[in-house]
Amino acid sequence: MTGDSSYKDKKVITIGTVCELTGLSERQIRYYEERQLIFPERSKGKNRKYSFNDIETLMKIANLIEDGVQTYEIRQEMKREKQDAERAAREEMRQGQINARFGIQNNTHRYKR
Amino acid sequence: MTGDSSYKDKKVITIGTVCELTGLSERQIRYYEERQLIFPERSKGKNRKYSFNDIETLMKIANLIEDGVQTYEIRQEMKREKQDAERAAREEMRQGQINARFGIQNNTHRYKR
DNA sequence: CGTGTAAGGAATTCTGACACG
DNA sequence: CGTGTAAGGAATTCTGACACG
Repeated sequence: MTGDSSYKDKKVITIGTVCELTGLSERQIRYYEERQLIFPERSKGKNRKYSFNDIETLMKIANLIEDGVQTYEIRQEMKREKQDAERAAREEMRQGQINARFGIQNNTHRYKR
Repeated sequence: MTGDSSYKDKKVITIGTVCELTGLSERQIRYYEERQLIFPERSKGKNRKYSFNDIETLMKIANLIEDGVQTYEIRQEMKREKQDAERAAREEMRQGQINARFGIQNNTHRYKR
């Protein structure tokens, strides 16, 4: 529930395919990387690899740019979102530990008195 | 429920990446295509594009080949599986139509008498 | 600031074929 | 039958830079 781990995050798509999927030019995609909005991986041959998640991010970026939002602002916004997500993750984790102790007790550690 | 439509079936991965993901050689992957075991799409430049689903199929194929199963037999088996799936889909569809008529009735079409 | 483009090189992929077994 | 390989070409991708605005 907290981490797809599935296909969505696997960096396997080359830039040409990303162009087709997003309608953006290579130049644009590379520029958004330069501005720290996306973070493709690199294969041996130095080729960029993107995930489906990256593609979704790119579509959002494209919309914002069209609306006149600057890359710097987009970056700030994304940073904020990431922090919120982390906060939520930490909170969930904390709840999980509380449940482990009180909620879903396991009977194996009872003192025999 | 009957058709992911999601990332798993999108043909976006180039053969080099498929090699990395499956551990197979380009030669092997192309040969399995020649034997009609997988069906990549082609991009403008004639480059093959595979889906995550194709990759899973390739892993299964690799195992079977290792076990000495011939491509022809694998093909027969896959054909059979596909037909089973289609049969199941038809059956589900039929049930859906029955439900539409009797199960989940909508009240909008009552005669006023 | 965001994007287009020409430039030259490097890595990727393609096809058809010969080889072994 | 399944796979490796050398061959030559075509398409892809990369980087750094100049340009416009």
